[in-house]
Amino acid sequence: MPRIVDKKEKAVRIGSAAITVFRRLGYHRTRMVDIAEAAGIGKGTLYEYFRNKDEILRFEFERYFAAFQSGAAAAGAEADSPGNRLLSLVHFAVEHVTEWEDHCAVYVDYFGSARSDGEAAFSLSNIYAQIEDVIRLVIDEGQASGEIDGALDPGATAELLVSDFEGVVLHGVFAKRRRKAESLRPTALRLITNGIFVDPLLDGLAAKSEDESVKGTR
Amino acid sequence: MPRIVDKKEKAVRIGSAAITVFRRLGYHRTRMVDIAEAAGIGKGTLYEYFRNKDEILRFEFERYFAAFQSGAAAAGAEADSPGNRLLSLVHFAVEHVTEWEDHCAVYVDYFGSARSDGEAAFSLSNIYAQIEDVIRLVIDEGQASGEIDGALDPGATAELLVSDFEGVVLHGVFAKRRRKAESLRPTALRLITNGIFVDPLLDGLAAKSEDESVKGTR
Amino acid sequence: MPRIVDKKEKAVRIGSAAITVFRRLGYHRTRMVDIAEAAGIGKGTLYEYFRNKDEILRFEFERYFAAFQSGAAAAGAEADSPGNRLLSLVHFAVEHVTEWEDHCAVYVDYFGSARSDGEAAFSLSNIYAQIEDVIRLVIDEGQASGEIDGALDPGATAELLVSDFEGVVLHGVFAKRRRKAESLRPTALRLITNGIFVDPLLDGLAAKSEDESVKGTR
Amino acid sequence: MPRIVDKKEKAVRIGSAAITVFRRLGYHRTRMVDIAEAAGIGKGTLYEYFRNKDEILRFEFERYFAAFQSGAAAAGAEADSPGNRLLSLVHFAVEHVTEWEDHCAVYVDYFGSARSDGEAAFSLSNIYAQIEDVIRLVIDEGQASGEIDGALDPGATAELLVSDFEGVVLHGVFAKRRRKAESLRPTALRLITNGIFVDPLLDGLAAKSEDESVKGTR
DNA sequence: CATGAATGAGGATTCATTCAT
DNA sequence: TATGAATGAATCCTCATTCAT
Repeated sequence: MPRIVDKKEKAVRIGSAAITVFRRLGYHRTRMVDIAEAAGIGKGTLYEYFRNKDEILRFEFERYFAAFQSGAAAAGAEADSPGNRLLSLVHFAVEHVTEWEDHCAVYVDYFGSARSDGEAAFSLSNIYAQIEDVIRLVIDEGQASGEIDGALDPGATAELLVSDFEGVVLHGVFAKRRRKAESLRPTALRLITNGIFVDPLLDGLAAKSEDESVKGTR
Repeated sequence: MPRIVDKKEKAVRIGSAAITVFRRLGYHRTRMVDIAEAAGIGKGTLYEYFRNKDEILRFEFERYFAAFQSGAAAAGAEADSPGNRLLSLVHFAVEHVTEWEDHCAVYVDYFGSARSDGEAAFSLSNIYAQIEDVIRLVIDEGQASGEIDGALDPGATAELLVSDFEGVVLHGVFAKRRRKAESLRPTALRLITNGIFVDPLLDGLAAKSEDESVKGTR
Repeated sequence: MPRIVDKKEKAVRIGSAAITVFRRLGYHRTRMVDIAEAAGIGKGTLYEYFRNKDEILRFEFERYFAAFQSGAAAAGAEADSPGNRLLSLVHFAVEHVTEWEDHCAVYVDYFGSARSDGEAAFSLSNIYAQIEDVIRLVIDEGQASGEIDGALDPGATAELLVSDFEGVVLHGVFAKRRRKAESLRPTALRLITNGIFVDPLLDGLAAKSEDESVKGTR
Repeated sequence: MPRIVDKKEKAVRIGSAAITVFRRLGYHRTRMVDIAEAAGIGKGTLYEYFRNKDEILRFEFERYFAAFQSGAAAAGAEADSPGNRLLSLVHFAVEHVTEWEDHCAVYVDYFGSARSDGEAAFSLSNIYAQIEDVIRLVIDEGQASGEIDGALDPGATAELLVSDFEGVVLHGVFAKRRRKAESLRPTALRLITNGIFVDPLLDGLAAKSEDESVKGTR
């Protein structure tokens, strides 16, 4: 009888190694040998566990996504008010992204360009859409309970929050961030809760922006 | 003499065509033939105008960056107060990104993975660092003039604003955006200026978050 | 303007070279480099003319088949009686096979094992079926005119004639033939026309064979 | 001692399974795993019984050949006259081929392309040469006894008979035969014994054919 | 003995780049 | 200057064979 191997466990080990290399070299520039070497196995062995390069990424994406889903559910469940739920979700997101940082960077690389096979379940679109839907519900509730500014459009706000979050994540990928992510947190929270300006000069500003945009659109 | 002009003009034509294809297929999946076809020229002719594939992108990036710089300068100049300068810059950024949408998407793809040749001038890091510096100065001025919340860390706020902006841009790349970018603007402004919550419950929340994060860090 | 090349003509040159190599090494053992070298071109150039190895063989098979069809049509047309038409076709077949000897050998190799993609037009089955149909018609006519033994089953006879012919061809592939193909011709004709035995002891023999076969089937 | 018997018996079981797969997929397209699966054993176990893929085929070929030789000897022995011996051999050949059909098909595939290692004992050439020699002797005797047309060249006739036989066999491989092999037998015998034409118009036809061939050779 | 996990040699194919015309 | 024919380096993937258990 040959050596017994936990196939799933080894696939995870290979997948993790692959993500590390993807992060360093970029998905396209990574050769199968690079992955094999990083995983400490032979080139051919890779194919015992994955059909091809894409399959490796897909496998890891599923692990990442599953972890996100269960984590988000837990985060949502433990809060006692809509406002706190929102903050709790933001917290979880930050932690998740910190823990899976290499993954996030790799997905930017991978999903950055249009995929030919628009497989719905396998894309960042999908994950972001889900998050947005959750956030939007929380905002709805927060507005009903009076915690959240009723003047905000819930859908747009949800999209913006997710986008913002995404931006913070990606910023770490593109721009070598100068500050620790943690050190951004207080400022982030104050921005989200209070806004940037001391006085709500909003109406005037908004009006100005409308004029501009009219001009801008030609 | 007129030859030179022609050369430059044709290079731009080829470069634009290339960006379009990059956007559609992704940088790595795009073949030189694809670019040649899109530009309506022969494969060999490409090499009369560019040394190689990378060079094409580099050329376009420079055009993109130059447009950004001059535009940002103009936007900054026309405002009368720090607060308005900030909003004016945000406005310009949104318009620029709208106009150069394909470019932005392509750069996500291209710079998404670490470049081996860390050529400083040729990266999103660079452009973002510059923007951050400008924003930071404006915030400093705004806090001095009392328009902007003095409790905010200027550096962190600048980084967050740029990140947020980046997020909105990229969100359009990854997640098929469900809303028009324009329709997001009023909400975005209100969020930036007022924050999400009705009452500044900040301190309690921030405290909570600190506790959490302590727990979270283990 | 680059060198102008007659694509079709060069494809034929490459195809011919390929057939030569296939004959020598066998289809499966032949590497693309072998073909390229035989054709005096670079490995990559092959792919300017053919999508893959299979495509090369397919291309040559079509040339071979087309030549066969037009030749057979001409051979059939020039004869004045069914009997002569039969002999004329046999003649043509022998000549064709002599001229395209390498091709024949290669097709035995290639079609010898079941093809997964049962593409009708691309198989020896197809060509043999066509020949059989032609032969069968000639035999029908020959029996009607009294030239050919009316006791023979036309379909079976056609199949046997084609099989026999095929056998002679293949014999040259498997068994290094000891005799020149030409030297076989008189004997072949005498066999076809007269049979092997002096007296038509047929009935007795046939009877015996029936008994045997009954025994044989158990 | 009993071990040895087991070994041989299991090798036969594996070999048979291999032939079945070879027939279905072709020798080259068949992977060792395919054989192992078909034999219901592990991949590694194959190598306990055979050194490599080639060895499996070689082993089966030897079984096939041995069966042919002993069968042919028996068939030749039981006949009472040269003519009957000839027919008896033909009978045996047909039965043998029917029984070993998969083998025959596989050998066409395998020997179809020239083998690099011209190992004499391991080729269809060899087996066919032996058969031809036997047939030739029988024809010699048949001509001496007056049963067989003395005008036929014994060597050429033997080669043609073997070729014909081969053709009938192979026809079943290449062209999906439309008729049962059994149903061909009466026609085959009549053709061999009587020829195709009613009248022995041989001389005229042969003459014509000579002319043609002269023309044909240029 | 039996097995299947591991492996790397080998081969098909792609594509950026060169260069003759 | 413009072109596309030619090319081989580079890479993915397959599969016969080995070998630890």
